[in-house]
Amino acid sequence: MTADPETRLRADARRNRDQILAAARLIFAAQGAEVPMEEIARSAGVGVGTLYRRFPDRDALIRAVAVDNFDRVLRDARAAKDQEPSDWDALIRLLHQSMELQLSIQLAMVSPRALAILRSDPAIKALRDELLVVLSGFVQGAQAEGRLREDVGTGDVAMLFATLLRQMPGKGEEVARIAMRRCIGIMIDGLRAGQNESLPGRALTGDDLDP
Amino acid sequence: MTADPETRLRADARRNRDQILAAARLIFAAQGAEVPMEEIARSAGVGVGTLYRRFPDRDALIRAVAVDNFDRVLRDARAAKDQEPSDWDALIRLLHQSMELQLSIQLAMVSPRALAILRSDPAIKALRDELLVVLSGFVQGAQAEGRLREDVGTGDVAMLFATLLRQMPGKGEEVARIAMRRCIGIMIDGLRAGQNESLPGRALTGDDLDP
DNA sequence: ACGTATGCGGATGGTTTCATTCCGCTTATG
DNA sequence: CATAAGCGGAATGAAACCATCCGCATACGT
Repeated sequence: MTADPETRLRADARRNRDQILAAARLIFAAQGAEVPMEEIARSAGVGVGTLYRRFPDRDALIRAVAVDNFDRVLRDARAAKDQEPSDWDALIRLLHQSMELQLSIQLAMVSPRALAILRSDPAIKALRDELLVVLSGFVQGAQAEGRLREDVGTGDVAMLFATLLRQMPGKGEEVARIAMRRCIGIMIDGLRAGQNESLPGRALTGDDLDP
Repeated sequence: MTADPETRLRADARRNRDQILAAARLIFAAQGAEVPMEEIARSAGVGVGTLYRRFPDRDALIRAVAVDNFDRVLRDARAAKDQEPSDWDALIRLLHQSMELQLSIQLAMVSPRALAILRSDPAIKALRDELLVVLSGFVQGAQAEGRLREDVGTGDVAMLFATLLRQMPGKGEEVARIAMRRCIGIMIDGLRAGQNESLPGRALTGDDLDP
């Protein structure tokens, strides 16, 4: 173990570093990992110089964000497993952590650059795999409980959320087409009248689409 | 009415023009309207010169694609209305025309540039509004039939599909947050065990996510 | 309180990516 | 076969971005 090299920063430097990471998390989640460095710096309230001093290039920043994010999600997932009464509830709870999950998905499934980094970094890859195992546990558990429909797999759930967030690049063309159809099918089932939870907020009308 | 100015093109020119439009439809649907002009030209099998001769700039191309697409979708919607036995069925059928719908959504809700054009062009705006009316008819009709859950509106359905395709830019921040929550709720209901249609293809696993 | 190592901001240079134009060559058409 | 119409793609210029550098500011040990 390398003693973490960020401990010996001057107080203000540490603060800035944290702000940069927080800003990057927000921006990456919302817009993907290809955002101009200057925008991240501005949003963090620092100059680009500061950003580059702490993270030598974009890849380093992405790596840092990715580790942080996967770690959080994994922690959340385990907390859900412990605290919720069933796998179905744990899954639902996890799916509602939208912001973290959205960031994970951007990094792991949408941004080509981030994807390349994840692949090349064994530590991150390990985190990702670990997460996938936990997720699979939820899916199979919830199915065993009779609460999750039998005809979906872990990939469906992930794809559903990924597709919800963006059309994925590449992804074998064939799988993407199939995945798309399945997502639409699931969503249509979600639209059916019947035993549903009530939705938050009010029904959106056509006018809500305008501006 | 100006007699359509594209009729008097030389045969090969007309062919090229059609290829350009077809290529642009595909690319815009998949990647949004901000794709390099050269990529569109290449994909259409022509030089950039040819592209620019037929469409003076990107905006002109977007306009042409938009008119064509809205027109198709509107036609599809009316055909569905006529041929399907219920509003619910018509809605489902429409939602399954993914490619056309995806293009509509890219143009009308995702790409900022396309959006600006739609706004500024009364003819296109009219088409869009017309489409929204038909869609609203489906939604309300399907609810009257007791097949579509009561707590969603036309905006929900549109948002659902838009969100399925991409995270929307701008959109009032507040509406976007709410819309997101509602979409997730609907999708979770779509995941519930119970009375569902069977999905096409096989269940996707975690491994399908890899490549 | 002071000296200095550490950190800061943002102007700047160099590169890449695009949109659009232009022109010599090709081809459909009458 | 003459020629108007069309074609491709190199060339041009503008814009967006990454990454560096340096004069100034600030935290921290003594």
